[in-house]
Amino acid sequence: MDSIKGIKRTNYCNDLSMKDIDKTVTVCGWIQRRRDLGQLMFFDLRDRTGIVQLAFDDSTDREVFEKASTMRSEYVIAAVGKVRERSSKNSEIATGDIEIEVAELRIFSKALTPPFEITDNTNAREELRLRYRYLDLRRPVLQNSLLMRHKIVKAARDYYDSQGFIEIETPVLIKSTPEGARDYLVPSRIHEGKFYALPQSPQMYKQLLMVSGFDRYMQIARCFRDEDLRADRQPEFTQIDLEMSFVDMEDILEINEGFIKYLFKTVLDVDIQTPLPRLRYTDAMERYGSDKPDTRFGMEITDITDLVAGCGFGVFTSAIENGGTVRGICAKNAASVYSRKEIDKLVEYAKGIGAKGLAWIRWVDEKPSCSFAKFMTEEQMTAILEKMGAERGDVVLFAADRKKTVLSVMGAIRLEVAKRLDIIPDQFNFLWITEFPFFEYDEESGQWLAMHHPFTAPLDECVQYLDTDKDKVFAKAYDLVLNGVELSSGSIRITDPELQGKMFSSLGLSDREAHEKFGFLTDAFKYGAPPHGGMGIGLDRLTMLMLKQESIRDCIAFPKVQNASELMTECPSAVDEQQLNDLSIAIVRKQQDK
RNA sequence: GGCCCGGUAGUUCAGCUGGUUAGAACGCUAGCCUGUCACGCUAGAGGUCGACGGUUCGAGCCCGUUCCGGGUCGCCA
Repeated sequence: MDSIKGIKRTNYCNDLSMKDIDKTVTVCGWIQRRRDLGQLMFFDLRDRTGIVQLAFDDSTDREVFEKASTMRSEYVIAAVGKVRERSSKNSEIATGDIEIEVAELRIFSKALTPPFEITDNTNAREELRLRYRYLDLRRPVLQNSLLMRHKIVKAARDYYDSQGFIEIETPVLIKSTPEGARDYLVPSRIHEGKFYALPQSPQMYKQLLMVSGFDRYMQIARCFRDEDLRADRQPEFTQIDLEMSFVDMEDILEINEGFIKYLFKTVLDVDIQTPLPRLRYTDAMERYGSDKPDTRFGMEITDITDLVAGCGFGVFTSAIENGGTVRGICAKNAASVYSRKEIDKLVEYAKGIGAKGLAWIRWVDEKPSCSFAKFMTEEQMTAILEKMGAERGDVVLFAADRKKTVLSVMGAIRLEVAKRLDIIPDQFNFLWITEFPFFEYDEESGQWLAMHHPFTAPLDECVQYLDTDKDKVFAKAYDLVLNGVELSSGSIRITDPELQGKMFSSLGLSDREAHEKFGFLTDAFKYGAPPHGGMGIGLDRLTMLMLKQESIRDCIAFPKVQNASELMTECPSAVDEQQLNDLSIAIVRKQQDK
């Protein structure tokens, strides 16, 4: 293999153009493709910027020509030669007007035939691509994803710096406070039987930084949650994490709207109108059946409980008698897509997400066909259609159950139908969700549980209800939603030790337990804590949405798959006996091997 | 943990009602080719049909178990 001695790259491939004609240049990269015409050979050379054509013909030194003829896909080379105009140009690529007449060739590395073709339109399945992620990452689309991610991170640092934020690193080995998501645990060698946890977020540390007076903090923070994966959920993920002192909710929303505006302008040259729209949690649930509604389309949920209260349809009336509700959505012009058979599929889908079923009206002929028609008078049917805003050609879908179930089912059906009908426009719809409930009633345990972490402050006017009417307490918490994806979550924090104590006890934590778990934080607040709050923006999801990708795996260099393993390195993996001994750890199998 | 989808050549897939020697395209190898750019033409190599077990005269196809990957529900304060 050749040495790099005496070779210095003068240009990236994509830099070259007609202005470089007759210049002698040196380019380095990977062989994308060879086109061998016998006494005339062309090679596409690829680097991270793009492709340039190398040409070898009868003017080429014989030795160089012979060497070139050995080159195959993905060989790593350097070529020195003169830029010349192509006799037949290729408008498909940026450098299609020129080529390099190669005078000197270095082959740094041969390459096995890759298991899949390194191109954007490769159809290799993801499993294979992840196993050879280093090859997958050679593809321009992924190179671009990571470049974009870099630009987003840079924009974040630039923007928040311009607003007086200081980037401060917080520890990755921290105390486990098992609230919310499962912690990743790291055994301590020095302290036998004790464990660190990996942070689910830098929450407590950034609050402590406020106590320390840093006033405005930000960090590109790696976070860890030991929960099951989804297309938009990885066990380790990155947040643009920030916290501010001497602010209330409005200040935080405003400064982050500024970031969104700056970010989209800088990176995508897209203008985002601010202030961003807002919706209270309760309204989001009522209208969209979701706390992260996709507002790029309508199809909002309509309540028809009062219209069907006295009807003869048992599904509706029994739900209503049990304190439930009947709500529906109207899918405009959906009848052609949603045949009876397709509606049946939708009903099955609804059952899979907790509904007992769906009632429906499909209006094709003059008279709509309806799954519960025989229980309805003509007047009732007319009233329902009118309330739903239904017209001929539409499909109307209803669920009847407890309110919580109905809303979540209709919310999911709304999304499913919109995707199927392909009515979601390609745009960026931001939305703040505010006034989250402070508590959530858990039917199983019969207890009120905190909907947020216990440092989230209640709205000032709700404090009076903390002990008496838990359902009347709302939080100074806010989520930023983009196109139906939760991008960010934040809150104003509690700084009053008395209120904090109340919070812990209202969550069923004794003073002693609270002190054991969070004493370092509550102690800190006793030494003078500024009012503060903050949020964390999911960088992976943000990148995914800005790139219009389907999965965050496409904008993470080395992602994990659904079972939380990494296919390339095959981690997690067993460790040897000595390592376990050092940590005083024994593996106890949950199930005996058969 | 539940449910749904997938696994056949290096890759992406086809493979009928269970029936002869499992096919195609791309890729790969070799030969020919001086303007290609998804070069072309010719020839060739390449298979544990994810694995194990069962049904059957006979299994890529049917049944069971299991492994791997994806989606989703639970979960994710």
